[in-house]
Amino acid sequence: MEAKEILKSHISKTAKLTDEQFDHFFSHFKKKSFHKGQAIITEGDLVDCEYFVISGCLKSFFINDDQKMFILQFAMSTWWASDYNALYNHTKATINVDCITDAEVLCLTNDDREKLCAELHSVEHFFRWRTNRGYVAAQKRLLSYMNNNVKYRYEELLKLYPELYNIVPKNMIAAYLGVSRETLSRL
Amino acid sequence: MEAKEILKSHISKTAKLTDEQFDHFFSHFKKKSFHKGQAIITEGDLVDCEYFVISGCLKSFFINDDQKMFILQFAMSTWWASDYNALYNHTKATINVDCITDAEVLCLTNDDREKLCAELHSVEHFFRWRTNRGYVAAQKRLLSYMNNNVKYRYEELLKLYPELYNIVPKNMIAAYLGVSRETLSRL
DNA sequence: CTATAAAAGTGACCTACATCACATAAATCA
DNA sequence: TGATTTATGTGATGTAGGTCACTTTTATAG
Repeated sequence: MEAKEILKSHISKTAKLTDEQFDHFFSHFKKKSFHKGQAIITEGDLVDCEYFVISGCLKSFFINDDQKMFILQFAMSTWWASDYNALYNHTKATINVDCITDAEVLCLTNDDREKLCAELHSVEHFFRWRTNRGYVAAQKRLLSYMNNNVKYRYEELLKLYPELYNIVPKNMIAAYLGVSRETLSRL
Repeated sequence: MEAKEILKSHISKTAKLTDEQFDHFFSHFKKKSFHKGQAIITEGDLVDCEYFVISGCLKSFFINDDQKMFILQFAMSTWWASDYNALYNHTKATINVDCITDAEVLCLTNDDREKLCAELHSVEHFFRWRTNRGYVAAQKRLLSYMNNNVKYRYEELLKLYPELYNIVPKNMIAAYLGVSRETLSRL
């Protein structure tokens, strides 16, 4: 399936768009390909796009003063990623996004998203729904972090996204769980 | 300022509504008053409303198997609260909402919100924007939780919401920070 | 196919925070 | 206003997970 089909199938689950409307919507996305390890957003950048993943796997992450990495999100096919704080508030990136594997993405600028949301009520509906899901997921993750130990959270993650086990190195899983790689290695 | 004014001022920061549109919007809200300690949503309930706080302070929280409380959110004037997972997915509440002080709220049902979003593009825009902000805040909180120790998070919280210090007992602040009240007491 | 780097495992020791137990102070209620 | 919760403080002790140091295994590049 190619990029256009993947996006169409993704959005049609939430918003009803005619073919013409979808074509208009799609025309604002720009396809880009990246290699494993390549940076998409680097701390300090001005962020003007969000990224819809077609293939491969991205991560969004924060690096603290001690150079320790914390992963906010893995993004596989049909997931969206960006530094949303920077994107929404037109500030410089504090979050990085890069490629865990070779990846293809569709880029959408903030301005184009806002333009499309204003033009098409269905598009606004789609983006509201998308963030609603993200918000609920973020709250669940926070609760799980406060309530459960590392072992439980690790098992929960692999149950939810078994594909990560093969694709993502353990030090990154550890950085997602907020634990040292040594502790994760000891299960 | 009364309820209608507070809501109007709140929404007008994000969405342009004519007076007629706002009146229509407002007509779907139902005002309710609660006393300190009173429950608004209890685990197991079917959740059909979200709550816009006019006055007072609510908390949304989770109780784990060991009866330990974790606070997801405090909600003061112009904040919204509910069990959004249950509300959006029509499932039973796993999150509780109750009153830290006497409180006045405006209730909006999920069905009415969806109806209003479909009727008025500006309303859909408002709710998209609201969740965007919530999502970014939730990610920041998760990052802070993973990256910073209790003392730092406590100071950060009080810097952001100094009013909580007087209104909210320390055991609840501790439950928000995900730390024992004893540890918080020792600063 | 070898050289280099990145990922992963493991022991020894450290520390932030938890838990339990009890004391004190401040609300709330009857 | 006195009685009973509810909130807060503090000591003693336990533990999950962190850090550092080193080894082994698996990728990647030249």
